Amino acid sequence: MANCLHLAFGYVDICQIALNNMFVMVTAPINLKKLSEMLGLSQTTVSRALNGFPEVSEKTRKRVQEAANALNYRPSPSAASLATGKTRSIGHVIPVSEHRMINPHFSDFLAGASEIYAAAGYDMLLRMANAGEEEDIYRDFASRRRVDGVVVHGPKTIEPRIDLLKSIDLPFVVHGRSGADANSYSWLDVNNREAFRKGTELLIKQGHANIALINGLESMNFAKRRRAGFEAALEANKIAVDQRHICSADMTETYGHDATLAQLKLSSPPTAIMYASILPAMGGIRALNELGLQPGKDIAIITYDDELSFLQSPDGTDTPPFFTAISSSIQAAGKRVAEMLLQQIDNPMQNPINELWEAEIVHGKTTSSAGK
Amino acid sequence: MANCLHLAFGYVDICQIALNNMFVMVTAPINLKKLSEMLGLSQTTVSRALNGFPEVSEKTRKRVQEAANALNYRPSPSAASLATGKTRSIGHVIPVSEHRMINPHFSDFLAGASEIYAAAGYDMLLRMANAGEEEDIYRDFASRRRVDGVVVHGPKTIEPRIDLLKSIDLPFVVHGRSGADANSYSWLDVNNREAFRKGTELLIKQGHANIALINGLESMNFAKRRRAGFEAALEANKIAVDQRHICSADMTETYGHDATLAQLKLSSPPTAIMYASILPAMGGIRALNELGLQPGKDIAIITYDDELSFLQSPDGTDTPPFFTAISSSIQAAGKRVAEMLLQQIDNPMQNPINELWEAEIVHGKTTSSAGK
DNA sequence: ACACTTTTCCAAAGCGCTTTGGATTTCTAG
DNA sequence: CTAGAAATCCAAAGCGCTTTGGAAAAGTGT
Repeated sequence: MANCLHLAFGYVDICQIALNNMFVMVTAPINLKKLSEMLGLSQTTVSRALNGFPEVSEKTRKRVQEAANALNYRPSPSAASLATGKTRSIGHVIPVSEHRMINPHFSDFLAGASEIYAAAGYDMLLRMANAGEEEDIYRDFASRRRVDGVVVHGPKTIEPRIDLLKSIDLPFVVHGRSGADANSYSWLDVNNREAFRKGTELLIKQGHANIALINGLESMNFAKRRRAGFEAALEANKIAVDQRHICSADMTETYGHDATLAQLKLSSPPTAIMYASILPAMGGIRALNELGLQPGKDIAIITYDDELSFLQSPDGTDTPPFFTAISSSIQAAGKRVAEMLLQQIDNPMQNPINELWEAEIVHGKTTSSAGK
Repeated sequence: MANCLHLAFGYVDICQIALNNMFVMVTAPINLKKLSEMLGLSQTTVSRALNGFPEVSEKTRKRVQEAANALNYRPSPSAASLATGKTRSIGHVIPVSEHRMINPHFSDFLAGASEIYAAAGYDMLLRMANAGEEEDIYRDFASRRRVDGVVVHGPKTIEPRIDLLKSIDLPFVVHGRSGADANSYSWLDVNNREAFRKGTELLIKQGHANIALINGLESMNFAKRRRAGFEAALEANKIAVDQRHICSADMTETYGHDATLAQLKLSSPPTAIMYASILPAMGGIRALNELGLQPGKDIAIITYDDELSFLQSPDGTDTPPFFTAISSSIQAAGKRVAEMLLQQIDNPMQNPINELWEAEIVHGKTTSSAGK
């Protein structure tokens, strides 16, 4: 390897060992001290060269970087963290709902976020939290100085975590939002109210007057907003809201199935149903089939769609989507939230960022094409 | 708070501030030095008291612990890590397949693992890796000494990661297994071959002779074993294996749908189908419905089931399962793998642990009850 | 040649913990 | 009462990095 030639004298042997991929077994891991000794420079200079400080000439910087690469030197994160007070890692606390259910959309969100962290040299710390544990975990993160910031997932309608994080001064970004003073912190949310208003409006335009809403858990802020949008559309069209046609629970496939059956057994069954997620919507389809009803013909279906990766068509396939959906990419949301958080960590004095994304309607086979 | 009374003299004020939950805003975070000064003990003694060393009397240990609690003292992980060389964190590298798809079963696996780590005082580090990136990430973890061990997810039929981890001496446990010398490292796997043999056998007993297998990606070790079990059952019953009835891809809902349609359009359509995961199975059901076929009557369906939380019935609900499935809890697997890894980290000289779990057949509505 | 600025580099202090190698005190037995 | 053992505690070194406050070397204009 050409790099070896640039190294200081007398260390070619170690370098050669490194070339055989054997050096980990032979030598202790290389550290700043050794590296600087080999280069005949001080630790200060090597550290500065590697961290891009201006006080070191380009010539030496290059020499240092090549040596560091050749020897596979990586600064110890614990040591760096101890010295700087920064951990270069971000905490994600994923809520596990009462029935030990983990919403699968988190994995896609995390995939998006992870990409940003990796590019910025940050690590991602994950904790699953049972109901009520979240606050303790944030407190733990803070008092151990374990992370530089956290992402708040699944804000409830009343969300003590936000106040807690403000008070312990730990940078955070909320995926979703909660509370009246939502401009006092950074968040990224989908315009759930408008999304469900639009979707309901579409169904009404197609002639439906008896529409059910199979919603998520209404202790969650997003679910409450979705119901509000749903009801607003009905009211705007002078359709009375019938609470028997609204239900709310963890968004599982089974829930969608059972709730759909229940709806269709009512004395005045709905002619259209809105689902809060594609999973209950799939359960709904299963229920329809059991009853011999055909979605898009006998009954209209619209679902909110997070564009979960395991429910997508493979690339290149151009088959039209099955569900008519109100859609927004959760992976993209993960990316953006991560960016916002890193930005806020770099510049703590900046004003909070609020982003409200509009979901898009995608026409599929589960609604008639009228009014499209 | 009574604890305050046990503290050394002159610090009651700080203690009272702590009681108001205000101390974070007033004082710098407490560290060993301050804590030991307050107690009138050396740092050594306080550290030992907190870490359960025998050289300190129970009386002082108690005094120290109470003070630490009252002041919400947590040792800095970076400092501890620097001093001990241990990070008390575990890395998980989740593969993202070519089409940017993340298998949703990972979130349940991680939920299981996270519980174990939390109980043991470990943190979980997560990275999503595009195809081919995994090895670099492990190398990065190792050279930065970022984690004490890693879990290997989704081993391929040929798995360079295992050799890599052995050579860089980073403790690991594989979820699944790969390679000929599988007893040279720790793994936990489901007996996929036997599971699919059993499932296929059941279908054959029910009179099916033309069975399709809608498998996962066969570059993955588990998928290859499943096919082997499937073929073994056919051969044992003198049924020729027809490659046209076997297909393989990322386990998405859409894949299940499309592959099922394709199977049923063949000149000799199968009378039973085995699915590698509940997601493609759901897609399959959707396809059957489009064709007006009823699962369990017109065609038999068996699927492998990871018991994903978002596809489970809510607690207490006693509705019989929809799918006839070969089932094993992935959340339980996550727990056990985490336990095995921590055990191995604590005791590096112990022999590798290998656990092969048998999946259970659960009878649902998608097969006839004959042969049950 | 000089005095000045700019560039390039360094010694040493510290981040907060663990751990080694005693020192001191208390307990036990003769 | 005293020597030895046991229990209890401590000072200081060190983990690997960043960063402060210069010092030395190189460049610049007169």
